[in-house]
Amino acid sequence: MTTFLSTFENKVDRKGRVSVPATYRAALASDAYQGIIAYPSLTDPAIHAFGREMLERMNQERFSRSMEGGAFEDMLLGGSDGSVVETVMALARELPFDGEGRVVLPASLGAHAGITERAVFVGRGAHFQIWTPENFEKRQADDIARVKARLSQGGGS
Amino acid sequence: MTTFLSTFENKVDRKGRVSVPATYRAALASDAYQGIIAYPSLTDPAIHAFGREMLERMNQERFSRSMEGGAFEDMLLGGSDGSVVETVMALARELPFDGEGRVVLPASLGAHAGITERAVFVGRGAHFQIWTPENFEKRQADDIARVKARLSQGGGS
DNA sequence: TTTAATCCCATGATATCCCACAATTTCCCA
DNA sequence: TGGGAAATTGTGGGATATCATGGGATTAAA
Repeated sequence: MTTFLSTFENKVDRKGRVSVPATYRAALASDAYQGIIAYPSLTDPAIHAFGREMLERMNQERFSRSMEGGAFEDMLLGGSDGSVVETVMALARELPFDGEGRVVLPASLGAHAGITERAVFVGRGAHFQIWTPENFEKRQADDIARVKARLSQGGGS
Repeated sequence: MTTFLSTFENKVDRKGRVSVPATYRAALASDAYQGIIAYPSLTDPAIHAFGREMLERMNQERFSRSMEGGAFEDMLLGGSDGSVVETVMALARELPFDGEGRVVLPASLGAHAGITERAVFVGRGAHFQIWTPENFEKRQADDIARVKARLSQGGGS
């Protein structure tokens, strides 16, 4: 399974291009589609991303579930189940690698995350995120503080 | 499996033609029939669409299910069973691509969705939809609000 | 013969490809 | 262990191809 690890900060050039960290690209090397799927986080000023294989799997899963139940009528009627998958499908963007392993950040995604000059790639295991350096710094400080607080209270996990 | 992703806004010209997004066309490239199947949504002011292969598959699925149940008499006698599939079959239109990857929106479909100048193509995974910019904007805001509400209640997925 | 639909070619904007280069990092051999 | 060579990675910009769009020509239909 593809795993995204560690954080990297890269520059966004005048054309809106950013290098995807080489280790992330290596993780996606076996993927048929050379690029990433990205969509605005619904909870944070950040971009969520993963490989197309992951996306395909979600779609496949959801689709075959409908067919098995004979409930492909849901699909014909469409969208009325308020499914998260369908909402994300609409929001998601396909960002193919160029020859150098870069992607162009669409303006809408960049705006949502507040990204202009620099982008921070944050590995989260099965997926990764893209933040501005400032927002991520704050966010990470919060995360660490929260974990510490929980530890001192003796709450495990 | 063919997956329709992301949203694109294109112009409807004076002849009623619209470019189908290139990535959608790419997803349908392996399809024998070069074009799309479209029908008015039964629940929204929008057009639903997918490749002919999908239609074929649903029909196949539904057909064999009928045969298993021994209910093929209905088909022989020609009576409608009032299913969504049969209704959609009647409503559906075949829209072939022209040399440039466009389709002509039939007046009836355009009217149902309220489309005049601009059309928004919305990827929903196994199928896609066509909206007016205004209607889709509202709809997407609702979708996002609903997902956010579910997230804050702790209902995952 | 008139109308409508399809095909065909032109064009501007945009995105993609391709090459160049500098800074690390890794490798190799002493 | 050290230093130099080679490859990798991130970055930049010009050239090229793709895409969406428009309109005329050609065919089919009424």
